[in-house]
Amino acid sequence: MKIYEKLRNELKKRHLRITSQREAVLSVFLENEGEHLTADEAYEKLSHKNSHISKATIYRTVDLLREMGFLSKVNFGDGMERYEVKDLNTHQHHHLICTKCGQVYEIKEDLLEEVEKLIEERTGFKIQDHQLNFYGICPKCQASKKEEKTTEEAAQRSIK
Amino acid sequence: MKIYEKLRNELKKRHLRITSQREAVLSVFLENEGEHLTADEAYEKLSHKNSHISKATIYRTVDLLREMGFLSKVNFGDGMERYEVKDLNTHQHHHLICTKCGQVYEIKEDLLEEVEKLIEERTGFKIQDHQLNFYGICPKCQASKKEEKTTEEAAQRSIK
DNA sequence: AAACTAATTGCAAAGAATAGCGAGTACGAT
DNA sequence: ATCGTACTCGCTATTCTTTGCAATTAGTTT
Repeated sequence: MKIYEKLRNELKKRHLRITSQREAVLSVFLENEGEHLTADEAYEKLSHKNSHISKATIYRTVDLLREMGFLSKVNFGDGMERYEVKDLNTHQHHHLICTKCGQVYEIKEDLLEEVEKLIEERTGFKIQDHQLNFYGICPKCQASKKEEKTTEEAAQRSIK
Repeated sequence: MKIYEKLRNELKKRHLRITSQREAVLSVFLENEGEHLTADEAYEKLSHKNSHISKATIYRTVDLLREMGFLSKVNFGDGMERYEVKDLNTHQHHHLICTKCGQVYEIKEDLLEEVEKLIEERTGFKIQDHQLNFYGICPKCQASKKEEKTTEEAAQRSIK
């Protein structure tokens, strides 16, 4: 089933409405898969294209899409909430974040299935999801240790 | 070595200054160990006690304390940055967050040492830290499934 | 202990993110 | 096709967090 069709079904199921704004917001994330956009970045991308959608609506919509399972919220510690398309077919994946340059790498394997089971047994929680971030220095920044990377991008994305 | 002494040493090492504000902010977190205060909550606690310290200073100071390793930043997906005392003696620990009532449980074991090693070998990253959150339904909320918990606290803390 | 230098603070302003509200609109019922 | 309900949008106001700047203060030097 196509994803927009899925969106419509999911909205109907919840007695919510199918609007152009909701489809447009989802489309931005689909067109930028692999990136981790903030609500604000999504707003910018939409402004450059077709529609003008207010920021308030973007914020509300990304949160709705998350609630419906189309997006996941990720937080890399840079002070902004980011969202990525949740690929329903693949395993959960994790992020590896360079604290020097801000670059984000993906780790495809889940690796936590056993840990999760263990915790469920021990605590009685019913686990629905997890988020795992690793922070460290990427190979590039290890190599250029001394030359103080301070490009604007690096400064912007540096991890607090 | 006592922790305030440690703070002073660390500040000296960095040619930063020992101020009453910095000690006061650290003290709030020490007095509320086990909780996960936001900068704003720390501000409130300080206001109720002795000193009036401006919010800007609190925000700057928690970030400095994090940078120096006294606090860790944790994010439970409720839209606020929280901080907790980093116990230098114990292992890394994780959080188990109920998406219904917002209650946060701690998981003491690290459980990720092997995973971390594996990733370092595979990617060349030098890993410094990680953060792992599990989201699920706590035993209490599983029991009271139908009765729609909507107390103010639950609403406030509910996870987006 | 007085003077000097640079870090730190608090204020106020700027920037994010969220919430409230009236106008507009989707969509089921007529 | 039209009507009516209540969901949704965009605007504005509010809240939370960060930044710029001038005044103050810690800590070193003389």
